[in-house]
Amino acid sequence: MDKEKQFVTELADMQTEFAQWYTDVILKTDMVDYGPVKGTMVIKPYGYAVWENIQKYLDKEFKKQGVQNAYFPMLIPESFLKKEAEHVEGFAPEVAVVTYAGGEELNEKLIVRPTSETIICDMYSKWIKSYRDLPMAMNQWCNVVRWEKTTRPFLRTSEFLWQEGHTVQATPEDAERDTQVMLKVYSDCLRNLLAIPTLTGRKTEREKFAGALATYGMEAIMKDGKCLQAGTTHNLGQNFAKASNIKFLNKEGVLEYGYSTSWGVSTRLIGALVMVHGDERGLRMPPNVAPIQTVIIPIASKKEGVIEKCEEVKSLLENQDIRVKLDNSNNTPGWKFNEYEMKGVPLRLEIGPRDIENGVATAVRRDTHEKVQLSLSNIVEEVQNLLNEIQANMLKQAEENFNAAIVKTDDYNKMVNAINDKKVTLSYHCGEMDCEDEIKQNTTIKTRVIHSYDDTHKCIYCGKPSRYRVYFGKQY
RNA sequence: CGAGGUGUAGCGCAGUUGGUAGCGCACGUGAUUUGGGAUCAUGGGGCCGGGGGUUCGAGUCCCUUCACCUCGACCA
Repeated sequence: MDKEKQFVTELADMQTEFAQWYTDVILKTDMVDYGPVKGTMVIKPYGYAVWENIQKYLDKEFKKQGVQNAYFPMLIPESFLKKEAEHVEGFAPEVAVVTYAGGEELNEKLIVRPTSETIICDMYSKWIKSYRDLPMAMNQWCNVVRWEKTTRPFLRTSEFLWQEGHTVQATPEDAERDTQVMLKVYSDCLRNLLAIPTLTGRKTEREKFAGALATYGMEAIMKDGKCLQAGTTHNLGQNFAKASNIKFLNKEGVLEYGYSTSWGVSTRLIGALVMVHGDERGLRMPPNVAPIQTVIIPIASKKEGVIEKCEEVKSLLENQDIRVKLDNSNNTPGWKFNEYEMKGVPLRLEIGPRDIENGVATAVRRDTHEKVQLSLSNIVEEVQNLLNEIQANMLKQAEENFNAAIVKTDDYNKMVNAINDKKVTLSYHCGEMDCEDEIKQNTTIKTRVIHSYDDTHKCIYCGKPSRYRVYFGKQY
């Protein structure tokens, strides 16, 4: 009783310091633990189940785009990284290197992949001979290592899980199309599966991937107004093809370099999920991605018929592929209510002697805390309807927060104030790197995503003709 | 790398002028319980971050070292 209040206040206090709340809630909900090496995390079954649902969704979408799964080695010769000048410069500071193995110093050091462009392009160069081999499109699910100075579980860890897709096309147009199609796949995934709206667009020059022609990104806006880069797609042009010697004979019989792309999303999506939907009671999982969509809690489980009824409802729901858990542990009902609310389970069914007598189950929604009676005779359909409603409602709530966080302004002082107030601004910008850097110094902005192309206005900072409308914001 | 902080049970912490190592939660066992984090009984668990010094005696005082945290910086 008092304890519950204490816990809820505890979480609410933490929410004032949002980042701290985040770390605390994902540890309490048993998603992760810290690894023994600083900056690493252990993803526990509950957290991993979320990742598996994301994988399942994306694999299906990738197949629709003709992308096949494959696997490439984790260790890459150091020389590979150096083939592309910008690439090595961008990644060198955060790369982990193996210098000693098999009992002796290595002749050539090996890097632990921070990303796999170099090794995949090297293999592609052996496999691609003619335009008939194109497009070549593969994806791998793997881990990468980037030695970061400050880390936070899921959001930025020294090692993380992701998928990275790599395509080679015969024309620049096809490569550009791949880049944009995959961005759409990602933003649809966030909207449909995770109920998260995103800012999508091309990143500014300063923000683009080391070695890319253009980088597109999507940014989710967290509850506290700061942005989180949730995925990127890169049009690499011929840069990596030239560095790795990917050449093909075109239809006219002329040897030509290929046009490559790469794109990825990581376990950071789970972080976004927590920070977009979480509330003072803990996580809130949209039903489509929730590892447990419905939890059944028996009341007075030793009374006759209670457990039997719970088991019956469980198997009815399972038969319709609803992810359901029946918690028949010795903990008290109150303990279970709090436990599964904190874990974000979207729907809870309480079944006790009173319910059975009335032919109902008591259902409580995680998104609204609304309590309704569902008829046991029609339980499957009623649960399905409720889950759909919860999914839709969570997207609606997230969109409202999203829209409220964006401020359109053409006044520089207003923009600085808004960003310091943790809003995202939409403003005209000239696109010059120097100008971008100066704005960054004044506001500690990190996010810069181009919303659209527009040369009819003036740059918000330097007053020169604008080229873009750009989103500016703070970032995790 | 700059500034600040913390190291005592699995977790969170207390430990007064230096004098037997403590509390809450969690965990084990037994019983009674079950509609919002149950109650009682009982039990296990410690290199007080490491090293050195002062002292009859150090969790406590001094020196040193290591680790971690927060805020900066850095983070295509």
